[in-house]
Amino acid sequence: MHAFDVLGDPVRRRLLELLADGERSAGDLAAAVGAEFGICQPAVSQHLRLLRENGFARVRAEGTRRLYAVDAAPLRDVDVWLDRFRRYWDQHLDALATELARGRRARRTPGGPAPTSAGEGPVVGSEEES
Amino acid sequence: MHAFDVLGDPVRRRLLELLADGERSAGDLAAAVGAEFGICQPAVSQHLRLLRENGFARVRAEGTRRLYAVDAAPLRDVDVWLDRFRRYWDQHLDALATELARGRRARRTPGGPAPTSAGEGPVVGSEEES
DNA sequence: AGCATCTATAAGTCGAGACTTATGGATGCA
DNA sequence: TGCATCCATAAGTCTCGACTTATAGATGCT
Repeated sequence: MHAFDVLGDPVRRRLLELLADGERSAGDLAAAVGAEFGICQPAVSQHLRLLRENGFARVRAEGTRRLYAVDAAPLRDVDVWLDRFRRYWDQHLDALATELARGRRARRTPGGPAPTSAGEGPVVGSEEES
Repeated sequence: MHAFDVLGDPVRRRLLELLADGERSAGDLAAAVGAEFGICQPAVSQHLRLLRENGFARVRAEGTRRLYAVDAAPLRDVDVWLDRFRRYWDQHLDALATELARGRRARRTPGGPAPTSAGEGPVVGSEEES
């Protein structure tokens, strides 16, 4: 399964967001995400499995609990894939910190500074729509 | 439709990769991607529509051709979503090491233990498997 | 040992979306 | 004006994956 397919599901994105703050037990995640999305424990467990099998999460057994932690390797791959598009927004930014945090790629302003028109497309960060 | 759902399809990712290099006509894209994935023109056209409707691409009519161009706004949103995970690979790397890691596309850092349990997980960048 | 809790898997249903063929609207050109 | 080309949309089929209920394996507690 491709990294973007894994990230295509809102439940899995939410799980990763929760894991971004640190380790968390499967039951904890199932309770939180299950309540939030109205799905049952096995459903969450299946999502966790997908995250595991695709390298997005690591598990550690502690007694009867399974503690999940984020494994960022595939996310870094996504980040790498995005590299080829960064020039489309990096050229507008003075964010020095951002450039330092990642490889600098900005150069060459073709004269057409990408109006960023489309006010249509939904966006990352909130889950809504039909 | 969520940005990650749009990116979940390999055809759409390929279209964006092609558009990353600059404007391209719908027919040109349909020929290239259609051949590559073995799908027909309407299929590609539908993918282009999705890219349009979700803000990933802009169209410009030139005669009877439609010239598509990438619109990076949603991709930047994806980049922002990734921010919360950056510390998982930025933290043990200084700026120089980041550039090196980025260029090398290495999945494991030499010094870091990070067993990356599941040795299976496919990665961004190539389209294969079933 | 017996029971409760935590988590994963199995089997089956159902809806979303990716594809197909068919077709229509625009533009270019003779 | 008539035809060819470029591209989009419509309608219908079919596969895939997300969910459900049911259940099994492991560990902890008494």
